[in-house]
Amino acid sequence: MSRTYTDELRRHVGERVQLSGWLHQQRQHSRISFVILRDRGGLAQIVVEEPAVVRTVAPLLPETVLAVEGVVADAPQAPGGVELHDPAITVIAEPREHPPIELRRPQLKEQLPTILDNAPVALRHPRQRAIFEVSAAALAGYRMTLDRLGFTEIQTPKIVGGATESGANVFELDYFGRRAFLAQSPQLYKQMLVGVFERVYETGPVFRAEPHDTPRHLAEYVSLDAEIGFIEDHRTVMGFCREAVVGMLEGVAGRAGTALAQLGIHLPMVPDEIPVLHFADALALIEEGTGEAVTGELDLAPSHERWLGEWALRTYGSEFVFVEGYPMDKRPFYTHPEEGRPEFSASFDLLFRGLELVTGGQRLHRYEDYLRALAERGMSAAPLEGYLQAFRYGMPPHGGFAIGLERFVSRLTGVQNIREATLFPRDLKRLSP
RNA sequence: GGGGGCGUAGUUCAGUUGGUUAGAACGCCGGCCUGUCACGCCGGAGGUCGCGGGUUCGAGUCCCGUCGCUCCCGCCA
Repeated sequence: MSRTYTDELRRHVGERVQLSGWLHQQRQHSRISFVILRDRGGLAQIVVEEPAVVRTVAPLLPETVLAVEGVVADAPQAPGGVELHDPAITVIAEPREHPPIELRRPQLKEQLPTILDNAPVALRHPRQRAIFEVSAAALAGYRMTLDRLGFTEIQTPKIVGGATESGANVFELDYFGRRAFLAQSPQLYKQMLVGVFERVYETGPVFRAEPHDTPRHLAEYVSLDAEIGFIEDHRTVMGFCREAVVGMLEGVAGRAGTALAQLGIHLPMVPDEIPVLHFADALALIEEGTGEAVTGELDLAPSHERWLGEWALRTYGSEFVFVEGYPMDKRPFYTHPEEGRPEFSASFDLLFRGLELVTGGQRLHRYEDYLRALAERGMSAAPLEGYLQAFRYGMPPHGGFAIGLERFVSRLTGVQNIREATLFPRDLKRLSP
């Protein structure tokens, strides 16, 4: 008999089927027991009345792996309206001991450190799993959208010979006796590959040795990168960025409906025109709105990003807001200045519900501009020779962006800490599991 | 890296101005219960109060150190 999944039972009422999964919970009475089985489709109730079967099931520990054959019955009083009757139960694998997490609860009561310490088991909880089904669906939506827009998916090295951008905040490692680093971004490679494919994207891990201990930082996270050639300016890039975010939300809506219901969350609308605010205007607005003196700041503080998020929702009904034109100071060397106002950059951030979700912008594309930018920053061109070769041999105006996947999922699912949207988070302290 | 808060049973927490054998809920073990759905009822086991030092007749409680967790800030996606 072929396997049926718990979410398909509705279509098999009256038939004899075989389910396989984990013993999620059992509620025992003297002459009737309810066994809840969990598989990748969800949960199903199995009614056990035969004394011999009751005796088999009673001593089983939670998370015992079972195969159950039984008849699907319409049962209004059962959770989900269907249940399995007259079951024959086979034990496939027995756990050694009770799991350290109470998976049968509608919501885990355990604190985050306990959940993370016991991740292989804790992730089995339907709500925990749902978060990562949302994540997978968002990633699929991202790929689907950029594929449709003519992008080529690339895979660039995560072990690199030079500290790519700032030089700080990189993990150093021993590469056959030579110094090497974990890539903090595919930035330089994706730009080089614009010279090959025009439009490229990459989904993969990036590594940041930043000693941040906050609910929105990880030492390793998934960066959804894209880079586009033959653009007008950074506004072209913002258009693609919007498309990508819309695609991610469509992916979630289309592929993670059950997970959304499980989590009880609503998807945000992306306006046709996401509100855009220039950095200088944003500061003025913040100063006017909060009374804080922020003129001359080079970046937005987290509290100011939250304020801008509320402002955009209030003013435009949008949960997204672009901030463009961040000051050139402190921006990386490849940043393109704003046309006519060189103290500002042709760059942008996308804030989603008050959190920085995306950074992007137009890059320099002329070889001479790179030499000048590096010289102005006192950086040597030699370690960047491979990168600069792309520009020596002709590159179109281009730009791109990077979306933090875990941040997107955190904001979407409403979890408080980004670690809750990461299967096995890597932070200042945590290296396992 | 700077600042605040918290470490008590397997888990989540309570514990009065320092005072006798440190409590609850869930989980666990034993028993009862024909429909549960956070099932219910009865009984039981389970704690070097993070660790080290100090003050005191007496410390879970006060002080110092240390380790861990957590939030805010810096910074970032």
